Amino acid sequence: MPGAHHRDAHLHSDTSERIEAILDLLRSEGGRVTIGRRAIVTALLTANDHHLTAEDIAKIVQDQHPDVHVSTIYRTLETLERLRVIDRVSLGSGGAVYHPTDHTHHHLICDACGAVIELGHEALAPLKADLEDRHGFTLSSQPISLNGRCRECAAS
Amino acid sequence: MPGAHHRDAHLHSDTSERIEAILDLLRSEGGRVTIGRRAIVTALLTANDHHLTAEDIAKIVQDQHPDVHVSTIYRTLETLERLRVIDRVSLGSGGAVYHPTDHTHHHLICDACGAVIELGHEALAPLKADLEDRHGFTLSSQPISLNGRCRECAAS
DNA sequence: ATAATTGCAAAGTCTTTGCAGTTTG
DNA sequence: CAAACTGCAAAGACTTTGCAATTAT
Repeated sequence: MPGAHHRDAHLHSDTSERIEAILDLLRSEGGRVTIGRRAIVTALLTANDHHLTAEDIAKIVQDQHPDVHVSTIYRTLETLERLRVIDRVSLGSGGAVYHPTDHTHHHLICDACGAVIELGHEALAPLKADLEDRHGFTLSSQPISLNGRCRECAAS
Repeated sequence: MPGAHHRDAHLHSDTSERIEAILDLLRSEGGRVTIGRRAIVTALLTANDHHLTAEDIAKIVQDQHPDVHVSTIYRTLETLERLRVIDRVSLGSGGAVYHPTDHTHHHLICDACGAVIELGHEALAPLKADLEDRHGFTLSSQPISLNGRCRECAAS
């Protein structure tokens, strides 16, 4: 394997940095960085399609590292999800899709008490994907506010 | 609790009517109404919990009709989904949940050309279920408008 | 009558897990 | 070196399907 430390020349340095940051996070948790894990993280951060199934990831990774087993993909995805590096979104049917977490926030607003619940971007990701698939409609990336009732107010 | 042992006696006439309407719809499509199907539809419309898994439904149905096989549950759910009587929502992990469709409409608004796309309630059903599960937040049943770009404007 | 539906069992997807060997830090 | 990770194969959860028998209209 060619110099594992040098950053791949074709990646934007921003992306390379994100990848390295994730791998460092992994190490800081007592984890190890293997060829497979590096390839999986790279696949997640460099794919143009931002909703990859485990199988998609396996194909990308195995293209260069045929030995990486699908069980390793699942185990690594599980770890990355626990570290909040990626989100797992289970679509209607077939397998779940995975994508890097981003930090856009939306809000849930209680009509009764005015409480505001912060919502990560990933909460709307399935909706966004669905609207694109079904209507060719691209949801604005601006924060969205949704009204309704919080747990307490819904109960009363 | 007014006290008969007969389930049907407890149903509000409104619910009974909805059940019969669904069964009629089934018949009008050339379908047959069997004991199992009636029990499944009844379970879906009378459960207090509004997100039942196939297994939940099986338990309820089999309580009174032990012969109804789980494959029948799945096949009937598939049929009801096709008839847009119920929505299937696949949650993060574990099995999907099913619940009756309602007919609220939402809108997608193009920020560029002002086009309005009508959206059935079911488009937001997975989001709604997700918000309830994760945040105990009940989305208002009022129409929701979401902004973004339509297919044509997104392209340019 | 006859086409739809069912129960059953077997197969199909997608994902998880036990284990012995390998690799990372 | 010790702990973490891996490939493999087998198991698990959930869902679908082929088929002969049954049932609704």
